[in-house]
Amino acid sequence: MGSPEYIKIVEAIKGRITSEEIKPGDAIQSENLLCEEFNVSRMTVRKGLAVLVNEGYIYSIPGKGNYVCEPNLDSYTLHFDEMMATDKKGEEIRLIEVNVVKPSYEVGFNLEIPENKHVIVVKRVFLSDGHVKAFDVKYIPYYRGIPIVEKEIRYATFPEMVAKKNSIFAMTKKLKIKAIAAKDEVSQILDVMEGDAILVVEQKLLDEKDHPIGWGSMYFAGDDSGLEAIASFD
Amino acid sequence: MGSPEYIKIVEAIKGRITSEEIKPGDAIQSENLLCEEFNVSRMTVRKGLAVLVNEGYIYSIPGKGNYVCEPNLDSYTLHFDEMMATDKKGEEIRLIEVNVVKPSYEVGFNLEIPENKHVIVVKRVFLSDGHVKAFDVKYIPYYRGIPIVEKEIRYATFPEMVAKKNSIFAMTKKLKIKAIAAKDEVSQILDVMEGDAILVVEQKLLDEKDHPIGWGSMYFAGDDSGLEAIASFD
DNA sequence: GAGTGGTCTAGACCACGAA
DNA sequence: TCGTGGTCTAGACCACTCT
Repeated sequence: MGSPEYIKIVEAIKGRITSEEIKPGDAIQSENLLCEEFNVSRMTVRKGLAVLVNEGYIYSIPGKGNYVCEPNLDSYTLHFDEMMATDKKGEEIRLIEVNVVKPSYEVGFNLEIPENKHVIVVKRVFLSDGHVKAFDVKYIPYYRGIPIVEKEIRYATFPEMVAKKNSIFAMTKKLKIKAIAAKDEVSQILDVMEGDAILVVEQKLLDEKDHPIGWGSMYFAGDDSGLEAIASFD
Repeated sequence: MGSPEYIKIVEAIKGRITSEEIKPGDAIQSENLLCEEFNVSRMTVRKGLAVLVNEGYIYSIPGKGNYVCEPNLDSYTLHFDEMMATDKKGEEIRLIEVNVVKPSYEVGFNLEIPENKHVIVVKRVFLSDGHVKAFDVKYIPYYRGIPIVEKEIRYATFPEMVAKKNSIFAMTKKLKIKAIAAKDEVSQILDVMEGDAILVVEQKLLDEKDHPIGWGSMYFAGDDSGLEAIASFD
């Protein structure tokens, strides 16, 4: 095998873990012993162990040793992005409202702003072959001088909408996923019966000080729309 | 500051990225220049860069340089686990069925097994102060000799149920999240009206060869139940 | 050929845990 | 006190890219 030494070490130890030769909570050999076993320097052993730490297989306690992790049974990676709803052909986004308004109680609460501070509201619908698939509503605190370029907003993801004011790198994002019964504006715009099951993805963006800089929801109609997530370590 | 040199390097470069001094796609100084700038050896610089690679800030191209990543706008970490539904007091899990049955078409399709091969079905309800909050149904291919210990199964997460046969470390897990209208068994067991909105988390477990080793769904009643996810890099 | 990142070595010193 | 992991150095050689 032409793979680097540290990769061989990673694979050897992974094998011992997945084959349950060593179990969660067990210590693995000390780094010096691994040096002897694989005939490499300590830095090479440590590089291999670093990979295993990153991938969630082991953790280390200074002064004691390296230990096999309890597997994370509950961690998943979810990809969500407003533009996911427009992958295929025959799909279209319509901007149905861009406005500066006073916040409702709910919006003010979630953006942590007083009632008299205005917010930008952006409402969009996502169509597939003429049928409404999703309805998206987003609120952003309004600052004087923000340019609202409709063309840019139409195809923007939520983080991109607020990126003018805040670096995308310094932003925290949170999702809440719920099922609700359609009513009022949501049922009208999605063109479904009141009471129909709707998947809601509520999104909140926070700046580096954990202050909200955006809040809103996307509503999906129909049993066929859904989200997918894949297990991940760490 | 008493922090290690490589952490100082990490923070310095992170600062240049979040302040947009260097932008996605830009190259950062070569490792040798960073050695001079921070007065450290190349291994120390590389250790810092490795951290930035792991955290999704930069990537490197051998023979060329290190570059700032386009930020991942759509990646979230979701924590899901059947036992999440039982955090608080006054909550209870009831095992309502454990059986060996022939698979329905849907179950056989998802587990990729023939009709004549049996499956174990596990049905549980999650109660909060006497009210049904969630209904969980899981299917596992049946192999002769599998012991079914009701006490263990009652409080087990799905990966734990199949862990007897397959190492938890060698398992892939996938989720699909949907909203459906309650009907039949789901509406009866959750004690809601037919047509009420239900959040469904469908789970599939795969072995190292991508063969299904478990499939099932958990149904959540009520607008208040939902899932949360937090943005993550990588 | 000069510069880049990727791998690796053989040492060193430190803070920490256990006996 | 001894072994452990955490940090760091000053070299080295390689494969690669660019000019």
